Amino acid sequence: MVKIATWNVNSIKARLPNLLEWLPAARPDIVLLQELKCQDEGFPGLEIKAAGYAYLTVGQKSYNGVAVLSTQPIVPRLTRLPGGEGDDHARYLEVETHGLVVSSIYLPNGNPVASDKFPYKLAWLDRLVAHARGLLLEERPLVLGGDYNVIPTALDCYDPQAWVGDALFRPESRARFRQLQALGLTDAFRALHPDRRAYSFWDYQGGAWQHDLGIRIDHLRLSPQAAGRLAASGIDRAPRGKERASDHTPVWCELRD
DNA sequence: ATGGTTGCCTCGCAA
Repeated sequence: MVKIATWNVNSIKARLPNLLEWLPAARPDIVLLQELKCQDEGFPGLEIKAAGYAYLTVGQKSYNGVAVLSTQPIVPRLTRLPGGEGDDHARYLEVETHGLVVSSIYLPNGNPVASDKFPYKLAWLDRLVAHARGLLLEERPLVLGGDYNVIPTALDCYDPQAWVGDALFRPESRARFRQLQALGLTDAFRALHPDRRAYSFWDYQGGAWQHDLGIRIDHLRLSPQAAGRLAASGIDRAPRGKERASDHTPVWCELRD
């Protein structure tokens, strides 16, 4: 069995104690991290290695930044999502490890909708759909995981009315997200829990965590070759309740050997 | 109710 988790840590430096506490408790084989908020040289590699993980990072000063941790060696494939001329954001890392093709994705937030950030998000989603189409042709077990910054349906949101008009819930964002499903990429959480209301993000503001006012925006999408091996999936709420927590919590799945 | 909170490493921006 191989356990894969994705976690937007909202600064790897601020979250290192939480991460080092969570790794031996959750025992994931592969971890996809987002929002490192540091350059590669600032990544706490010694501590991660001491915890038993190889790692690859795509860092950026102050913003964005993604990484893959693995208990087995990691072979890099891509450090940028193809198709974005001049897009220098650190939002995509594609590797091979544990016999899987795995990507750590930090999709643009897209707010405010009236700014150029929203078309950037939609273009990024279009690029992801196009790239996924090519990846699926490899007919290999594949996991596209990360912070998609998309609320797929009303079930994934404490109050859909509160999110109408937001870039995370706009029809344009959700339509593009659904194209991944249509291509044959399975949502690892929703596939096994079709009716469950569960969230992966709670805003720092307004006591959102205390009132469970969350949204599900962190997703693991599986190719047919990976989905056929899906044994379990879930969302680990415990890290969100810790001191100095990220506003996101880990989402995970297990694939049979 | 344009508030509220967190992180970065500049005195605002992104989320």
